[in-house]
Amino acid sequence: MAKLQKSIDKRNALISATIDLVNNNGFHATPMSKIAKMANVSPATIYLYFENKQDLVNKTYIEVKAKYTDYAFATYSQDMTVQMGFETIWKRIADFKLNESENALFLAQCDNTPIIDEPSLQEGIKHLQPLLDLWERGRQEGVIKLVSDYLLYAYAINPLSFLMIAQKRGAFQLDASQIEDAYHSAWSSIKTCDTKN
Amino acid sequence: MAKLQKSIDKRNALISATIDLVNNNGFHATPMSKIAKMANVSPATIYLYFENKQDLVNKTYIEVKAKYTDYAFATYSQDMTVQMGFETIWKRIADFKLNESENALFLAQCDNTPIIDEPSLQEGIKHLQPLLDLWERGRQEGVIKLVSDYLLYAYAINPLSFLMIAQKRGAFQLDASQIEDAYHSAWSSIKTCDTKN
DNA sequence: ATGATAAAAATGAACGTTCATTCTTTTTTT
DNA sequence: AAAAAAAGAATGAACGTTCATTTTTATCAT
Repeated sequence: MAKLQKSIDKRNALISATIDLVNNNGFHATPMSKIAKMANVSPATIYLYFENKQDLVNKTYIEVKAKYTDYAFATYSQDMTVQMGFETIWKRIADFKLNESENALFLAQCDNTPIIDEPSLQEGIKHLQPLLDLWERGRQEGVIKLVSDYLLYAYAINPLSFLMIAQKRGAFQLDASQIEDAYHSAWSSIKTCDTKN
Repeated sequence: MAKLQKSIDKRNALISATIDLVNNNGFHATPMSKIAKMANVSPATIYLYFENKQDLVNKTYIEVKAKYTDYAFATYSQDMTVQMGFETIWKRIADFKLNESENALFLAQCDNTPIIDEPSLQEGIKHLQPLLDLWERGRQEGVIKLVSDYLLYAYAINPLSFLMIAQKRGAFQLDASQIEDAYHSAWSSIKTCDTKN
């Protein structure tokens, strides 16, 4: 147990050093030597935990993405109404993007650049399924617009990424009432027109 | 004239090679030697046009951003109503993101990573002013919600970036009626509740 | 329990490569 | 014939990765 515990600590240190450095310097200015230094480890040690740099960043992406979706669905259950389920998930996602901003920023960077390889991107998408299932149920109930998941995500969820980045850059600050307002915009943009609320 | 003309051609070739390579390989995998090769130029020649690699990518960003805003405002005039003005600008932006997708993709990558330095980012933002002015007018007329420019941009414009990237990845395809639908979502999310339409 | 020993984990230094940039020379333009 | 532009080869630094060695941990006969 002691051995395994120690290994996991090092692995975690490497992953969070990767997130930190890629967020602040970009992937192009994040050498293995700096990652090692920040994780208090020798460069050679990285290769005991990961195959190479690409593998390190792929695995980091997958872990952060899993953390994101776990967080998003933590308070959601399938027997909620569509509207209630959406509100539950949306607000958790907002929480994550605005409070766990280091993780969220890393994901934004990966999702907008070719630094993660295609298999790992696919792996990361899988965990979003509960939201897609909820939307499908909403469409069948006539509560959610009959448009593709991509459009729904673009309107309802993606604006939060932009706001997270703006906030991180110090451009402005989201308060609770703005978040409430943002939620209503999100819901309005995906519900059918004649739905109450 | 001939000399200047030739120079501008080379400069343009370098800038479009940069866009192409950064889009497809990422900044970290875009060496000067490849940029030179794609532009049919010696590596040393790049340094006659740009100070260094950072300068090349900064200048590329600023040029593409200017092209983006020029395109966005080309058919807009200040004497339009707020709603008409917004529709005009929004649809031009949608055109740009979906048709000029190489340029749009490059901007998305720059806006979500630390590859561009702060002064160049600021320079790029300036050209968006007409849209911000329109929104300010809309707020005063009671047509646009009393929320910050960041929120308006997040709801109304940013979703197009997500859709552009999804489309580029081949995940799905936007048709004309979906764009119309997206426009109505955008307008709904920023207009005041009691505005007609 | 203890100490010898084998296995695993970790390290710092070293390797070969690639990179951004510069230098010297050649070509093109004026 | 002078000046400007462009080129290819060269340079030194930095990078990802591996190697040879040391340190730590686990095993187990006594």
